[in-house]
Amino acid sequence: MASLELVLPRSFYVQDSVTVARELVGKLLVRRLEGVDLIGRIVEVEAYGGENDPASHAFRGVTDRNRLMFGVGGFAYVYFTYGKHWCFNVTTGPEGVAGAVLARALEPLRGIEVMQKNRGVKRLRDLTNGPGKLTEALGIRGELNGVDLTKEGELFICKSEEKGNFEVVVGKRVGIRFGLQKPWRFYIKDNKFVSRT
DNA sequence: TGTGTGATAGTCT
DNA sequence: GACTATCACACAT
Repeated sequence: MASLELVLPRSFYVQDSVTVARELVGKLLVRRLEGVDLIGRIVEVEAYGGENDPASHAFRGVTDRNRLMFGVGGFAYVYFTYGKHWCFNVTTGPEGVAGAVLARALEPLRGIEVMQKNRGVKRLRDLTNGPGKLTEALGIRGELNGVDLTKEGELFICKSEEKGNFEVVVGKRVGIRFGLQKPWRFYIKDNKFVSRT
C-alpha cells in the first residue's frame, strides 16, 4: 500500500525540529509487523530542541539515552518512561544539532483489529490518543530505537495519498515542567484522537 | 468533562 | 535518591 516514492526522504528531517513537527501533522506512520501494515495518521506532535530547550532530553548534553537526538534526522528515537510506557520520536536536524519530534497521537487507519489486540481495548478513540498508547497499539518498543525512518522497513513515515484537508493548531507542550512558554505542540483542529483538548 | 492520585522502573545527579 | 515528554481509574460535577 505504502508506495516507495511516498516515503519521506532524509531532507525532510534535516530541518529545524519545529518545522518538521508542523509538517509531520497529517502524515502516515506505518508499522510493518509480521507482514501486516498498521497505519495511523499523525494528528498531534511536539517539537523538542537541544541546549536551548529545558524540556528536552538533550538539554544537558549527550548521554547514552539521548545520543540519537544529536545525530542526523530521520531516525526513530524510542525511550521508556514512567516505568511503563514507550515514547516514539523522530530525530531532526543535521548531524551535531539536537532535535526530535514526539508523536503524541494518531488516528487509526489500518490494522485496527491488531491495535485493539495490542492495547486490550476496543474503543477506537482510546487506541492511539496519547504517546504511550500509540506505541503500545503499534508494537513500538525499545528494539526499534535507531531505526531509519526513510527506509520502507519495520517502521517508516509516508505522505498521505489524500490531500490534507485539515487545520493545524499550535499550543503549549504537555507533561513537562520547563520550557512551557514555547508553542511547540501541533495538532489537527477538532480531531477526535488528539490526546488532550 | 474534568480533577486527583497511585503505579512503576529506567535515567541521571 | 529524585524525577519522569504517561496511563488508568475513581470520583465529582
